[in-house]
Amino acid sequence: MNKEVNKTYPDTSKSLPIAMLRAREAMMLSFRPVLAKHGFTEQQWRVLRVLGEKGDSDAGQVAFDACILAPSLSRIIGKLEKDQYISRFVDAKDGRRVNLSLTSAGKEILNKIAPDVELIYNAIQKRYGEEKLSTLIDILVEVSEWRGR
Amino acid sequence: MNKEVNKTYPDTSKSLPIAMLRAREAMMLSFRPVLAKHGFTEQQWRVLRVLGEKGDSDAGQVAFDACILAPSLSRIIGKLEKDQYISRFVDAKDGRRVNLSLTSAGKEILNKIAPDVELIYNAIQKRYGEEKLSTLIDILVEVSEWRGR
DNA sequence: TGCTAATATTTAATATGTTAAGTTTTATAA
DNA sequence: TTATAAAACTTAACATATTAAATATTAGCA
Repeated sequence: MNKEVNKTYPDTSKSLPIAMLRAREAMMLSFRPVLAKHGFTEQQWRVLRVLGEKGDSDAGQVAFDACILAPSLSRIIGKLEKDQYISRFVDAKDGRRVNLSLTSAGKEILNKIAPDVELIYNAIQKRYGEEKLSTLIDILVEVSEWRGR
Repeated sequence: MNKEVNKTYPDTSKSLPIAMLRAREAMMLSFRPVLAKHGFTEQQWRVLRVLGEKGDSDAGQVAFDACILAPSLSRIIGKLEKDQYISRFVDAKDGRRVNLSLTSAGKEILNKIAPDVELIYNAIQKRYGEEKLSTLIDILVEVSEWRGR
């Protein structure tokens, strides 16, 4: 009952942002329960993973790597620090910077959860094929460089 | 100072969920200011667009189309209704369902903003090429069907 | 050196995401 | 028909997203 309008606006099924949201959501439906079982949110997990992968980093770097905005990261690391998974200390050479580091408890939980996460990755890869997924990631990385008109 | 750990966990740069997040974020950095200029958030805009595209729909359908969870949608339509961009009424045949409809003010604002959004889409398409982007969307749609493990 | 701009992070305020629980209405089966 | 389950929303509670403003520190330059 609005047929004229249908042609007037872009078809959301062709909207890149929505398509990425949908695809991401489909995957997270598998990942989230695994993380939740251990009491972590998706974002908290990203922070732990990034620190495990890159080692000690300042907050800005972690924010970039985990794709989390600074204000969100501030709260997240506040909680992770309270729960003793990471430690936070001001940089000696630059008092503005805050360095983050996994505690041994942080490394332990990372080791404990990572295999479960891997299982899901592997299932996805088996389902869609390594080639298709790496094509996907390649294009995504390219598009990530978009910096506006 | 954590080199051993570096090889132990998957490289986040190869993580599909993070790659999608990054790519999406790169685009939204262009889109958001346009929407903000008119006082809309990304999600509010998705609701308006979906209603413009599909015409009157019940809340569940809009939630699916706009990729927004029901509890979030409840709040969003509450605000859009208060601001008179949509109207909400209980379905006559099924008292559980809530039907949503764009008001004339909603249609107007949609017509006003859509061209600005289109400009950005076009710039992205020009930059990366239609073919690459449609490949991207195709794979994303495929992955969106993941319901697995 | 001293002033001002730029950085890195945090705080604040509002909006949305996520899960669980609550409400109302409809569908089903004994 | 009626008790019960299922469906569609809404509410609640806590976590994150987004933008703007505040803090603290460093960098640059007159």
